[in-house]
Amino acid sequence: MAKKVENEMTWEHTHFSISVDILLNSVCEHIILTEEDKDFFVSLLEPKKIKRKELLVFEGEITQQQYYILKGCFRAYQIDKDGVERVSYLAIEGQWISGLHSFLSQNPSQIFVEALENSELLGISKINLELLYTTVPSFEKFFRLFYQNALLAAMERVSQSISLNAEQRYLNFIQTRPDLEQRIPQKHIASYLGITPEFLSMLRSRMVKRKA
Amino acid sequence: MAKKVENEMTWEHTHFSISVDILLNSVCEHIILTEEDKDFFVSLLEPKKIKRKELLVFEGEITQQQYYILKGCFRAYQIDKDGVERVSYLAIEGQWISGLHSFLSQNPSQIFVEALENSELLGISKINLELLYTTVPSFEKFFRLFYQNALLAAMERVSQSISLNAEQRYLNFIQTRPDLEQRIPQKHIASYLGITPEFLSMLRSRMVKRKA
DNA sequence: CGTCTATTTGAATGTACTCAAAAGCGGTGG
DNA sequence: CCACCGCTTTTGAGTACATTCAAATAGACG
Repeated sequence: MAKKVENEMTWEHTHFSISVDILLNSVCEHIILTEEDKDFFVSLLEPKKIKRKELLVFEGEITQQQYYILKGCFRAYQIDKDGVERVSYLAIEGQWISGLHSFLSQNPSQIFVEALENSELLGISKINLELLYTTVPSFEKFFRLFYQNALLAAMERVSQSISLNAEQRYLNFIQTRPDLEQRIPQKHIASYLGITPEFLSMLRSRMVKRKA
Repeated sequence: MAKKVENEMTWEHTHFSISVDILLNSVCEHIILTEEDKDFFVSLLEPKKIKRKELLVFEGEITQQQYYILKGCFRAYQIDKDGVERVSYLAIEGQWISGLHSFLSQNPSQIFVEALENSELLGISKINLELLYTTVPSFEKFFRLFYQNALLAAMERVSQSISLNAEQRYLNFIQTRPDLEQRIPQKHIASYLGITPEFLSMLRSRMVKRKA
């Protein structure tokens, strides 16, 4: 209960343009919850705002929360031994973001997560998530389904990164994520696709010329 | 109960060199089960033997079962528009294999799964798996954890396929899966790594020369 | 308006692929 | 037990794909 009061405080002090109902609706598409379950779930969530270019997850630190994105846009990336940034994941509102490996294992993160726009999030800590699993077991099912779908998406991406060349991967990207194409710098898209920004620029101009 | 008797029949007629206990032990590392739960779980499993070069999952057909590998070795692959085989997954005993996308969505499979050795499996159908989830809810947790770990592994593979070149991917492969290296044809490893068998052969000889 | 960052362009280089042919290897039948 | 067949692996030459580095141009933001 102390927890709940603390969060109600937090809610009062954070003026969100979009409400927690978005998340509740997305959860209730997959599992059935009583009003009590919903209230308990909401009491475990911590709202958070973050500005463009700020970091949500830091390399070397243990990731404390998993976040649902209410509004905004993020990139997860690592810095390889040559100092080059490698974008591994891009997420927008309606998706979850976290340093998943660190969050689950409670080891220091290998990755950074950066806000690409001013954003609004709902976070849940590992302890509260465990509490949620035991208190409302339906959430085991919710996250089982969540990880199941995330795995299928990741497997699809593996198979595309192996079987498609850069141009085909880019075409696939703008088809499947037209939203992101407009919204984030090309260099991040290039990195996400595993190519240099120069080469992506060349591909784009080649594609325009072919159409003309 | 009819189901259970039917499976006991199946068990009697299948002479396995390795018992179902292997699977039970691996499950009980993550969740606590009563003897009753265990018996029920085992009653849902269907043993299966398959010979080298035979197909476990066919493209175009709906994948009916998810399999735990007791013994043997498998590859999952698709055939792209140019008729080239692309290996997306390699699995050995202790791992699960299936046409996961087809199994979960009950749509026709895009992939084949082929036995690379004479193998022994324990299969569970989608219906029985759903029944298991509702009858023994701990299995929601078991598979939540299962998919969680599978997702981490898939994400790791994505990030490696983007950030490492062919030689680094091969080195990583022989380090993390030394078992497979010895056991399966090089051309499948090449395909799994996203390179041609000729190029893998060249990499190997170059690596030997550098050491000498 | 000026500064900083992102994007474009081009030349030279490196990485991986294709195609063809030879060599190795395992199983099968005589 | 050897010879042959089919499949896998190796080798090499020529080509395509993608990177690096450098410099010019365009855009965004204070």
